[in-house]
Amino acid sequence: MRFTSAVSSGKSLGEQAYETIRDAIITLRLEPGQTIYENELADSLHISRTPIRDALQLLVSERLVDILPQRNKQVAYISELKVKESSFVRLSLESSAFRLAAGDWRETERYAKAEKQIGRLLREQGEAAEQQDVVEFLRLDEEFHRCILQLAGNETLLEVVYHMRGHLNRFRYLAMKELVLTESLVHEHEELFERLKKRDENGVVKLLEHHLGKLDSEFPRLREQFPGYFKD
Amino acid sequence: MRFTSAVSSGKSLGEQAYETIRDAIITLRLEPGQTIYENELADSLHISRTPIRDALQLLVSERLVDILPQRNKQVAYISELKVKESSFVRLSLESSAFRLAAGDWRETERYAKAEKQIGRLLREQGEAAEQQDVVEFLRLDEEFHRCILQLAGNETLLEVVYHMRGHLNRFRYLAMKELVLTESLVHEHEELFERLKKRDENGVVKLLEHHLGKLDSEFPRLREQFPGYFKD
DNA sequence: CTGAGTATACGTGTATACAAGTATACAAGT
DNA sequence: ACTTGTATACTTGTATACACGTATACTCAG
Repeated sequence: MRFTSAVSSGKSLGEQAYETIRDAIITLRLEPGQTIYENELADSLHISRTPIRDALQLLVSERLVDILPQRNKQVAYISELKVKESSFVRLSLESSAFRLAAGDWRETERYAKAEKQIGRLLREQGEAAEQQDVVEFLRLDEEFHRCILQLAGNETLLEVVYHMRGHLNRFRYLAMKELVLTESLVHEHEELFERLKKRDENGVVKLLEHHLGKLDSEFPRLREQFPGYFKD
Repeated sequence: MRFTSAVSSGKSLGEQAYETIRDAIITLRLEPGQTIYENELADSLHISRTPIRDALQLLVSERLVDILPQRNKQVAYISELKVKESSFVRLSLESSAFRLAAGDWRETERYAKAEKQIGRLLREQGEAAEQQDVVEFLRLDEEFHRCILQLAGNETLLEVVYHMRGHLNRFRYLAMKELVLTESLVHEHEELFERLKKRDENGVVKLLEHHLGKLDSEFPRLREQFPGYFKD
């Protein structure tokens, strides 16, 4: 397995390795169940085992990597339970965040900035859907939700949701592997933002539930199509 | 700083170190702002730097340890913002968990077991309060909430809440350092459990808000009393 | 006496070396 | 042929050695 070497920056090698490996797992370039050899990764990324181990430990704590003690590690199988649990946590937190934000952010400068950015994101997402660019679409989706959450101004919450999204997005990547992108997803985002602006809490929560819950129906199909990727 | 060496078990040295250090931070035996030297910890625990670094990295990811790149690490200052953010996340998740559990667990065996355990915990907590045993009280508090959450059966959620509780409990330890334990806290738990049994969702959420929100009022007093512990 | 500049000490970040445990393959006995 | 025991290979877990970067203290010039 070959990776494009990460860019040099202020980050430590361990951090870079973390991001690289995590991305590879979520985009399924490292397949669920595949065994991971620290030496192999170290060679691929042209660094030693130490930062690799640093990265892997973080991924273990996120449950994206499983550990067979004294034997080896493997990228975690996709677990329907884990995906649903993550989805539940995320739904709970995003809903709460909306309720929290519903109060007083309408006039702030932060809001003005966010509104502009969200408009841009929605447009770009439309283009990505048109071109069936799954990777870009999911990246923009990520950014959209992130942007919305930032309005609530709770960094801790944001971080937790980020972790939950790891498991969810991996599943979505799998779903998107053979699912065509529709404009409807973009429209859901647009409507979400509309209701948010109108402070329609219940509407927002309901939409979120629908938006995030749609995945559930995909499990049987994907289980059948990628039997080796699932476990539980 | 001296630690009692962790018990031998199936856990790796890194895991043991993690638990030991985390506990020391939360119980304030390692003070907020105190700089951490990997060598020092390694000597204290009679192991090498490697497992220490493993443990510290996890604590960094929990924001219980801050990192000054290429300089040193320090146990994170108590941040009012962080505590409140964690509190918010926890409240959101516990509330959702109650709503989730409100459905169909009343008849399950799991529930029967939990009810017995909760009864025991409430009793023991009463005794701990009587004897002003802060450490034991908080441990039982932890177990109480954990037990309640397990009824919802969402491991992922449980884990997130566990992390949030790290920051909250540290603050509570500080508060308890000179606050007398009252029976009222135990009564709050009892009432919480009563309303849970009655499926009084709104009542549960309201009680939780009160139960978890009480900390807010403590900030000014503690800030004044332990100025060196706070930062933000 | 003060401030800039250099040298030194110290701690982390990274690499490598070593130890310990598990699985596999091979051999020997039944 | 099959089972059981032993040896070997391989990977992780841990320890140690090295490199890099920051801070501090000292020196020397003004």
